[in-house]
Amino acid sequence: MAVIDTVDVRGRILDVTAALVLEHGLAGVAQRQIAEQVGIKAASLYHHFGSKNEIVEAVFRRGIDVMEHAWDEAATAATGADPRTCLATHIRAHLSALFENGPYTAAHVTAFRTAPAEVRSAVVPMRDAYEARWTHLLSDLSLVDQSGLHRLTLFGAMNSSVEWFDTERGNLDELAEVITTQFWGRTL
Amino acid sequence: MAVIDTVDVRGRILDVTAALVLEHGLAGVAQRQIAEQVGIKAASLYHHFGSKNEIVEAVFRRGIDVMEHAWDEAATAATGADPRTCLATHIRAHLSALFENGPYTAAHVTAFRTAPAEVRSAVVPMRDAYEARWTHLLSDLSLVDQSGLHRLTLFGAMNSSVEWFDTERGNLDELAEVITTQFWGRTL
DNA sequence: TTGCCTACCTAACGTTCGTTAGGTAGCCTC
DNA sequence: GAGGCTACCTAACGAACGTTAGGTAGGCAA
Repeated sequence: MAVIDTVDVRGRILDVTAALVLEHGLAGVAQRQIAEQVGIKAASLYHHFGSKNEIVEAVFRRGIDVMEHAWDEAATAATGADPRTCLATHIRAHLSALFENGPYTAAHVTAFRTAPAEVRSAVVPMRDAYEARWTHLLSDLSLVDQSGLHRLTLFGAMNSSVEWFDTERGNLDELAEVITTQFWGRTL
Repeated sequence: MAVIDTVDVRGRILDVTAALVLEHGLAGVAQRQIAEQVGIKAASLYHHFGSKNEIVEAVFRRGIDVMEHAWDEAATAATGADPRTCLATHIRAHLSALFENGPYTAAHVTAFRTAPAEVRSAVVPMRDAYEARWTHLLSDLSLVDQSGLHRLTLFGAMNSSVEWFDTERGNLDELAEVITTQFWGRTL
């Protein structure tokens, strides 16, 4: 076997798993299916991960990582900008995490709800940290939202796009503008 | 066995399936699990449905039925109302379908995406009909939306509430008002 | 009383699941 | 060149999966 081919098999396992989970749901993906697409046998997965749940947890963690990196870039880009531009930049960044950096974030937001309790509780702190960033931002922008309802519906509007948005045809900038306009409208 | 106990077993199968699918996802629910909660054996499910897919399809159909009934009631209640009230009434009705008439609609909107292709294509016409109602309403309210993006993000904001909204603690009227305000704001 | 129908049952089918045990080929170090 | 490590493999485990075959108890009609 070529050595070049085997570099970062661990990463390819995560890639394949994220894509399959996004399409078929968590329980709808078998390890033999993952292994086949990676090009190894199912038992070999245990050389890289201890269990199926470990693979799923790694996918979720990476999905949140992608969101946080997108956030950091947006925060840098939006320093000194007016509030609306700042909001629009972060909304665009979240959409970028969902569609422009692999299927990790999309897999996370769609499959987290149905994951085993142990997997969920393992990644909850990371999720909470990302949520806290948004809460803090909305507070800074004077979009006070003590109930959290506004933030949650904003998340819903953004995340639900994974169900219908087509990267080939759609325009993420346009989508970000639509969501920003809706949210900015009269949330005070 | 008591005769009273066996009335509408078919309905109980759908009830139980919808609730389990909502929690664990489509592939995460086994027929033996459904049967146990209904109080029969797994093989007896085949007296009422021809396959697991048939059960799932029936759950989806009922979920869409619930949405359409909620829509009809809203349409009656909102006749002659001003545009904003009309929109608010229909948004509240959609939330009612999600939370106040069993887990059918919630199971449908969360699990449809990961369903087998045959199940999906069987219920697509019903879904399309419901979507068309919304498109028509938004057009009537002069909330023109030729790209459909506004309608889709509105659906996202409403449907995503199944992930976090707690019927015991939350207030659906308040949630409907928040979503209405966001959408009504500046969508023109 | 007999015979059919409904609504279940037990038992089992073959397949697939996550997972484990144990083996091996190639590379690196000493 | 011996030993060990890495990264895979084959083979198989018990459990669970969707599904089928065939049986049975109770109600209803003739």
